[in-house]
Amino acid sequence: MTPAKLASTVLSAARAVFETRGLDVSALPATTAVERPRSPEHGDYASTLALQLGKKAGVPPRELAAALAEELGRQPGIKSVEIAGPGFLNIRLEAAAAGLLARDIVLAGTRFGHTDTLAGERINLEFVSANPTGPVHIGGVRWAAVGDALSRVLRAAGATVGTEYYFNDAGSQIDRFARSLYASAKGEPAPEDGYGGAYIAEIATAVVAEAPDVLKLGEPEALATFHRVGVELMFAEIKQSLTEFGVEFDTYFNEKDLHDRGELQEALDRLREQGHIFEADGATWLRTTEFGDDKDRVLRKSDGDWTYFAADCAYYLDKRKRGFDRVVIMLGADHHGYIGRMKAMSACFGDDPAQNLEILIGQLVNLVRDGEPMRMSKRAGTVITLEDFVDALGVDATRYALARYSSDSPIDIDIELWTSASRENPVYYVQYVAARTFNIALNAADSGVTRGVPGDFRAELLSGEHENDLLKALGEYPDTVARAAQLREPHHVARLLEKIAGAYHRFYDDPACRVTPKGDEPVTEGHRARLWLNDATRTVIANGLGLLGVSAPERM
RNA sequence: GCGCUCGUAGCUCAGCGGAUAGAGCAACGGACUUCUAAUCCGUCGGUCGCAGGUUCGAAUCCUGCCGGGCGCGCCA
Repeated sequence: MTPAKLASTVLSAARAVFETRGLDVSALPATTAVERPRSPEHGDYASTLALQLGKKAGVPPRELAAALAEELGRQPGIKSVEIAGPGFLNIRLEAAAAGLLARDIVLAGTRFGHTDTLAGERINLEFVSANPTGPVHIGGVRWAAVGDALSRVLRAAGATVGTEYYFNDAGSQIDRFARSLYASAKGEPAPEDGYGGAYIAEIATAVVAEAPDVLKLGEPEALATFHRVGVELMFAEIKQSLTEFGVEFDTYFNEKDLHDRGELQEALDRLREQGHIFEADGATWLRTTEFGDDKDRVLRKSDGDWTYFAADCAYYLDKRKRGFDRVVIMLGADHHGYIGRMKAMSACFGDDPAQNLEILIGQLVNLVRDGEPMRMSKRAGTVITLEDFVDALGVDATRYALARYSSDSPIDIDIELWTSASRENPVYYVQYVAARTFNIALNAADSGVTRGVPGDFRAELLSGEHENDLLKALGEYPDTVARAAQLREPHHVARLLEKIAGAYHRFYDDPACRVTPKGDEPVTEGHRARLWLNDATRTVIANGLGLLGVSAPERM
């Protein structure tokens, strides 16, 4: 029995109690959840439903709990229900009901953990979005890991997700980039406001290789070539390093297209229709203060140019027109000042900012070596890049390290720790479970231990303490994925995997939990039942690591 | 000044309004003739920044204060 099934059993029991007693059924929530109590004395699962409903129903919680306990106790698979404290229901399952989870997981395979909690939601997820003026730097790396994991988690929860990378290959940043390339190709030092770093020389050389006559051109033509080819090469490189990192986007969206298609004007017109546009000092403004922003924002400057914010408005509108009802944007902490104007802008379009626009802020990341944050990259000079990260830790450890923390806490990633092969390195701890489960399955096959057909699975044999703990941890997986999706916090998945890993390692170390017989001992039904549990663990660990974009190795 | 955000064990961090707040590290002490010891077990460790409020119940929600980080342009 999964926690989800138990929860719905609790809810229908509550409905039955309400009906028999003639209570108002509308007081019942649409869904409820059971929780895993910390203390084993409180049963396998606990429900607080009676506490929540006592007041609404006008019945003392303990009395309601008693009625619920009686009703629940009659349900199949439930061994006992106790009332504790002010009205907690402490539920114990029959060993067989708990153990069946192992079989359910194995049979569900890669689908285990998928739910329909976000079914019908169309979510646009924008992250990284670095302009092609240099390699992806450290802030983008965090979002590459977290954003990609989130997209997978959202999909597992049943949402339709479009991932998106927004960039701009025009404007002064890119001009500086082009001028830096040009200077480098001519053997001159970088312009004062230009970009430094070894990568500029590399790209400049590559541009010259692709367009050998570029230095013979006049300056405007040469700059145009460096601009065009340089952006192309830089962007190809960004995409490649992201691909190597396991991250690909459904859409790479160029801001230029918004301009070319007249979408800024369209957005402005739309906002004007909504009555939020005004003219002042020769500029065109959006009255964002009407929806809580600090100050009104200029869309079109007095010189006739559009502002960056105007493009933001057009881009938002574009996403909405493409059918996304939730626009999620992941930004670095240095951009959190944008939240107010973005939310207000959404409201100016007539949307509900609480529903249609979510802005997630990620705090800073440091890559730490010998206790000191690394500040300089070998290649980029000024900042640490995605490649630096992967060179230092490898893809798996980088992704895991970034995805296991809440995005709103600043983190230090210690190179020594994340490359160590030990308990203190969470990614090794979890991956080691994958390797152990695989190895055990091999050994089982060698010793003639097989799962057999599902109908022969003896779930009640998985009743030891370590087997129980492992089953319960595995049972939390679907809810955890759903919650991670709901909260946009993939780190919950990583934390559960670590908990499962701990439970598995304890199971493994328990001499009573052997999957293969020792020495000449005969194969028993217990070995076979534990092989189901072993394989169920492997399934969940592999699925969970998959959501984080981390491999589940067969051997370490 | 205004806004956002964080404050939980010595350190790094989990923690869905629920019961006696948890992990890892560090410190100390144990377990390999054993399916991989990259593992496991034990001990030590708390004013959940402070003060109010809401609630049957608050680390969690609200308000104020203190402390850290960040942001506040007709820049991109």
